Amino acid sequence: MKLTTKSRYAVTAMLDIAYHNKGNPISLPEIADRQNISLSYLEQLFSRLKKSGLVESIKGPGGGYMLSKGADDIVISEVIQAVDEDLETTACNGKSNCHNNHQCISHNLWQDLGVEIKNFLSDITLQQVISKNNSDIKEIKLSEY
Amino acid sequence: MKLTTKSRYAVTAMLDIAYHNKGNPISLPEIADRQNISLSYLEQLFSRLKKSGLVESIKGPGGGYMLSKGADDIVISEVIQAVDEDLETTACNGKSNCHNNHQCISHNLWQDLGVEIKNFLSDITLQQVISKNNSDIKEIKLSEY
DNA sequence: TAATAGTTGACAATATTACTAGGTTAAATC
DNA sequence: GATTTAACCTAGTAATATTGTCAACTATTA
Repeated sequence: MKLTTKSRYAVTAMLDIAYHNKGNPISLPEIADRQNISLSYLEQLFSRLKKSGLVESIKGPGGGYMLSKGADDIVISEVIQAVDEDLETTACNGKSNCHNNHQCISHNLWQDLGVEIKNFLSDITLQQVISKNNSDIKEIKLSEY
Repeated sequence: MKLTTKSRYAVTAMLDIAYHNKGNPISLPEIADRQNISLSYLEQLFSRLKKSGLVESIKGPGGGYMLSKGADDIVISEVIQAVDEDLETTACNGKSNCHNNHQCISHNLWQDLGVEIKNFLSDITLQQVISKNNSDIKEIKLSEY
């Protein structure tokens, strides 16, 4: 799992929608303004988010984007995966003929690391992040670590 | 903590040295060949690794790079930090005036995530990765998760 | 001492990715 | 129906990542 500003923008935007959602769609210009992200960039990100089925769109005035599932049903990892293709986790590309090959000693580390990060991010829903002072996340952290 | 291919290259190269080290320095062309990383790029990465004090270099024939500490004394996170500057973890840049501001709801998530990843990577040494079939890492994983 | 194998550093060149700008289309309101 | 608002699409530019080249400089070896 690759972690860049792109991932963060996508998550931030999704959080913004979840946070401000009151049944009505949220427009990208709104998000762009609130979160200080370029509108064009947001459009590209949301193109992917839509393709991945995470959001639905309504055109025209009053339109915008809505989460296609509940905020407690969308985890951070799927948002990131929607906009950022996976990082090749190993030099060998994860090929199975790489077992115990000294040319690919980092295979396991990156594999494991990827799994760890993904696990961490798969345990956190948009709703949990939004919940005041993030007590939910703190709980996760304390119990898991 | 930003995670990109660059980070992986650096870690992979360090692991290669640790793995092949028998008291003698390891040359970059060797690593480039074994790990399929461009020599030029390796040179740039090792320039940083040296500046950070993680490796020492020996010039001339038979020269190359050596770890400046034991492989069990170098953790993955410091390798990554040496080559990759930190990712801004939040849109607000972590400024303290951002508390409970709805414009920066993702603040805590990214902060926490960064800490988690760093913790994970700070618990793993080069030596642990190299140890056959990574039993050490598995142990860490099981106990922590 | 000459030749060689290696590091080191400075650039330039290319490739890939991040980000921006502008136009087109769809729906709503006036 | 004209205007507005917003999604959508197609580029372009800017920034990084990656590779390539060349010229010192250093130690080894013959």
